[in-house]
Amino acid sequence: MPKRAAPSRRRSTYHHGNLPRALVDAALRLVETQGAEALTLRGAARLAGVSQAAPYRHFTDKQALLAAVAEEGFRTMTRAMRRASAPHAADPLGRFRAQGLAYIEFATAHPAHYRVMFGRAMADKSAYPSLQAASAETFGLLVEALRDCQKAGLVRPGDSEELALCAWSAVHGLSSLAVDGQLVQMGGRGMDALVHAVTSNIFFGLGPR
Amino acid sequence: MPKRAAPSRRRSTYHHGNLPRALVDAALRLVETQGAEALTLRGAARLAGVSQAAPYRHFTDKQALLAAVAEEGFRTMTRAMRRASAPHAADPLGRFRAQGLAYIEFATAHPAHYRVMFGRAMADKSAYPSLQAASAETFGLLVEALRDCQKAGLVRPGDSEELALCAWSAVHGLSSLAVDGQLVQMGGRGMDALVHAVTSNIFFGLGPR
DNA sequence: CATTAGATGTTGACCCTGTCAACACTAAAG
DNA sequence: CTTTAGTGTTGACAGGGTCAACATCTAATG
Repeated sequence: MPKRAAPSRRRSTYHHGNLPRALVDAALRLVETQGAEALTLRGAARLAGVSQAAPYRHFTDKQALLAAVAEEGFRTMTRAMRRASAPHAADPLGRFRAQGLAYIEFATAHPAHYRVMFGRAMADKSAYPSLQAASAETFGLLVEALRDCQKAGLVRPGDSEELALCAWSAVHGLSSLAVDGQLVQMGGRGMDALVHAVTSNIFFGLGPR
Repeated sequence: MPKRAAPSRRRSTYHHGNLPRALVDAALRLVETQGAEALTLRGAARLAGVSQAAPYRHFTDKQALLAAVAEEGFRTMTRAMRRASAPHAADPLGRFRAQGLAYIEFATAHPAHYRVMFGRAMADKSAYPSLQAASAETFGLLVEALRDCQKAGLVRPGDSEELALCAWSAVHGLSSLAVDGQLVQMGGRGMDALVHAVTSNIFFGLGPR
């Protein structure tokens, strides 16, 4: 008989076994399937098969659970960006671009999760150091890749972080617009075309020639 | 004695006079002073001096009130962009840039309002045609200015809307990052420097030369 | 001008949510 | 085996969105 095993359906033991994990999973499931607003502490508890107040033993409040979900998002995203850029080991520009594409792809594939990560609720990450670290790592990837581009003479010299921010803004802006449904005004144009336009423009700019 | 005058402090008449207007004003005040999450239908009603259920005579639900607030935001923003670009009548590039700056300035000056305008809640504008129109007008300004730049040979030829989107993404991305507090990782750099970097990059790109 | 239908505001209620205090059960340390 | 800290439960409170039933007013109709 399993004493403290995986978070199964109905708990036979009084203790859950791994409630924090189960709550984050449940929260993520709710976010992904019904949107970030649908995430409710009670709902997550329900999904995890515990009472409404149980989450408070592991998360000081709803925001703390949100932060855990956001952190997981950053880690997943970072992993995806790493995976996408791996094939371009010898090509800094290719790597940089692949990371940007992976970023946008994550956003459009997991819009609700993306919103949790970048939304207002997570504005002040100071209370969640590991979340802060995870988000910093994601941005760090971009900065690193951009620095390599500069070394190879593929990107103009200058403050790497500032230049990375320029790219990040464009990529994040497009992702946000897409995720928040602001691109209807772009008519029939497919997302792929828009992604291509924006990412290309990061390098070439709007100017002539 | 005033029968149906301006929305004054305490209503002496049974009818309010102009409750929809008063509710939008109240809602906007709540959003600006305490953030979008603090906007409550009951709170707005309280501020307007009516009962909790009164708003339902004018707005089908909370989202409809939000939509009105968002619409007002788009109109204000459009006005600001127009005002900012007016001095550059003869200089398309200056006009385009001034609009972008006004956009960012609105966002940073009214973060909560900005979030209402572009947040998830307003993703589906199809139910609010006038909101859709207001937001389309804002984007239209950018497209128009960019088209003028193209005519003057200041921006490379191509699909104007697509190119405008490139600029919009960058500007919106920076605004969103700022508004959602994601720029702490940019260290001490002042917002002005970041704005300059991003808007310049829209034209020149990251590439060398 | 009196009547009356429709618009507008109010009350009271329902259910849901975040959160807490008081209590119960369990596992591990002594 | 007992103690104790950790973990889960129950019950409650305040606040929010929303609705139905009711009250009041305005304006158009006759």
